[in-house]
Amino acid sequence: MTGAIAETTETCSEPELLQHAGFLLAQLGRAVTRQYRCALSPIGLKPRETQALLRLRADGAMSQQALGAALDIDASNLVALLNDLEADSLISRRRDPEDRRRHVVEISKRGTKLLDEVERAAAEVEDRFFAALDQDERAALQGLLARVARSADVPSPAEMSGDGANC
Amino acid sequence: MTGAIAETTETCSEPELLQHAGFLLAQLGRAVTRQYRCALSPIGLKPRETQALLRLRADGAMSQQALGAALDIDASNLVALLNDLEADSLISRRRDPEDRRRHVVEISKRGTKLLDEVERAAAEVEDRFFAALDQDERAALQGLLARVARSADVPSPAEMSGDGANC
DNA sequence: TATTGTTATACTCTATAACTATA
DNA sequence: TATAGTTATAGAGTATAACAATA
Repeated sequence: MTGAIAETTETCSEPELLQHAGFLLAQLGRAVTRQYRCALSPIGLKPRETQALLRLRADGAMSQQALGAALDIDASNLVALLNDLEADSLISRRRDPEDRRRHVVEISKRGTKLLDEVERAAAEVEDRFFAALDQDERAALQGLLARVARSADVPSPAEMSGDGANC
Repeated sequence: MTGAIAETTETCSEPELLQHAGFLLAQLGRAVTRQYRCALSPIGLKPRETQALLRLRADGAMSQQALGAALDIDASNLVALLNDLEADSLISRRRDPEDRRRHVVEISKRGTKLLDEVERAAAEVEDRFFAALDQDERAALQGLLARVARSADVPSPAEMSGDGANC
């Protein structure tokens, strides 16, 4: 805390550090998604499709349920998304022999290859979007966000069942 | 490829620090927006409406154009949003006598009072959402995000006009 | 009966273009 | 002519419930 933040009231202090961190997060998330959509459209991918491919490459084959949980996308919405990716031969779906209800989703060679192109486009977007931060600061930001993500994607098993407040 | 994924690409290093910071940002932004929507619905506000009120309280009266730029929302979409807020007497619109094309938007007393309730609900959401971070880390995250926001909401005056790539 | 994937549907959010009134 | 606000519309994202196949 050098010269930045002096007074520390409940939430905000400076007029510049505008508002709630959550609203800031929401706003920037929308903004960067828009940038991604623009940069990825020549490749033929949407942001969510790209996220799905990246996840499948990173973590390997998994069920649709697991993929949906990882991407924080509802299982019903995942179906159409994977249909499109499968139609372009970027992923494959096959029945899990151990539990025939499950579809094992896997990224294809074509999908993996396409991700090289994606990496370049995404890196350009991010270099522009995070231009205000140096390399260390970006790493710090990513680390903080990753920790939030890891704690948040446990969507409280108690709250999901039906305790009191739903949503 | 046993279990841990040992290969290290350009950006990430740890297997845990999964992917691009931008995609992480996009995903968390969606997640926190969902939480806000749930927490604010009993109050009768949507996340974007809440953001508009918070901004108007923080920065005072301004034109719709200025508000739209601050919220990163298109002027055409702002109209219906403000119509709803005005119907509930949470904001007021009046012509700017100096330039009668402009509407000066201002938060009302009722709107300001409602924000007290909002603050409590939002604080609860954020305490839960950022539970993995301590107070200093939250401040650091907010500071980093605020800097990105300040640099990003200058949406490149050259790119907007019509250089080459639009979007 | 519970779970996985699927389908259908409605609702919100976003993006775009055309219109008006003012400048 | 250019700008501020408005309107209308199409598209993308999201949430919900109901269903079939399998456990």
